[in-house]
Amino acid sequence: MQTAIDTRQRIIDAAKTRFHSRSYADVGVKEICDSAVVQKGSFYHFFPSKRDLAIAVIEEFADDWATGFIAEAFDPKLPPMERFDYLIDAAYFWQKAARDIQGHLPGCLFGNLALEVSTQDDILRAKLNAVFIMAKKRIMETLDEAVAEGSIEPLDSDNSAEAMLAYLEGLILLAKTQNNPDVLYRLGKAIKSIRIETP
Amino acid sequence: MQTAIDTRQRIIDAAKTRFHSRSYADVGVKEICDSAVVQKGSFYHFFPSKRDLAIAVIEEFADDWATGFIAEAFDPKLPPMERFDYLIDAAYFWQKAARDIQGHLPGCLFGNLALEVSTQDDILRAKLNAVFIMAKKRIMETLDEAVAEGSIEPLDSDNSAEAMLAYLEGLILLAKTQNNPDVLYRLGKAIKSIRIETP
DNA sequence: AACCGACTTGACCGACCGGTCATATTGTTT
DNA sequence: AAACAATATGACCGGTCGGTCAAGTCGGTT
Repeated sequence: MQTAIDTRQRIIDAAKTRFHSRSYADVGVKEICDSAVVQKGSFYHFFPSKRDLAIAVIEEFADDWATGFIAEAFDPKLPPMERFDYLIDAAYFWQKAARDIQGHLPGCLFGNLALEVSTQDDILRAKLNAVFIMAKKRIMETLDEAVAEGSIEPLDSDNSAEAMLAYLEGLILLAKTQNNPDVLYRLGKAIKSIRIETP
Repeated sequence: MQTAIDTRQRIIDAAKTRFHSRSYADVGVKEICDSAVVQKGSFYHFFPSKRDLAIAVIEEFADDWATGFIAEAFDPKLPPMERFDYLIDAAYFWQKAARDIQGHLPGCLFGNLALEVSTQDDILRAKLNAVFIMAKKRIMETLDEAVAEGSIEPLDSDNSAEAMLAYLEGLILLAKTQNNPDVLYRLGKAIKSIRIETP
């Protein structure tokens, strides 16, 4: 049966966009099934629960992210500190494009889910945290490269990377609250001024 | 009937803690009523809809916030830049205390709600945005004071204040995702290094 | 004492929620 | 061609959702 893997994928795709542009709680299993043209029974053949679908969505989206604009922004051919400009740029255009299509700025799927489910589901929270750790690592490596290259003073790259990630998530949060991607454009550049000094 | 205002207040109180520690969608009207020892009918006597309750909760919590730890942290007797240390401290202890009691770090009610409802309810989003604008103003005034006092170089205080707010919200987001208030402690100090240069 | 408006009661509504299940229908293996 | 597991179907479950409503019960005013 060739459609099997496809069915599972259609469910994930339908859920991915909906979870991202609305919220986990607001999107029901029935709606996902209808949109993916799949029966309820088939849904529960592939996913033991809605929660397990969320896990699959997070995993896939993290992969999209890592191999998508994160990979582009963190292009090793670019000077390390310049990559952060690309990161902000990518976030800006992504959010802007989504808002122009949907009318509402969706924000970061991981940030959205993290604030929605963290207090209620430790496994989902851990999954989300793992995604952030991955992103932090990417930033940290870039910082280390910049230090090695001499373009910035030595710093606590681990904590600095986490702080920069926090800043990015905070910017996206404000942008979503204002429904305006310009926040990223106006404030994005300051990400490079965030430093945690080496202990 | 003296209990009237009290009933309304009990509803708001019950909702406030629940919305904060869980989410808007996850807390039902019935649960709020049960907890406040109020009948459904009474609830809908005071609030036309669950949404209107959310508005009341946001307004009241914003007031708690402004007159509570925000007011304490932004003590005019303190040197301006020192106030940010107090702000971070206050956030840290608040989150830590809540986590120690509830087992889960609740994060910022406004940030939580903003990411949950912004794409679905423009009025709620605007309310939340107004709270952030108020907070930003507070930070901006402090920055202006610091500049006037000569303790920091002149900067774009409006955008810098917004950037600092974004950073704070981002820190709380990561802290919630890790269920660990130490994030604020580790990374909080960098809030003072965030600058947007004057245009 | 009659009345009024603010508040309370609790049963009730249809819609929807996440999830289950027995029963097909497939493609693959033997 | 028989057998088997993977997948699909769609009716069905109890429970909960936000919200409504008619019928009260009060205190205060006239």
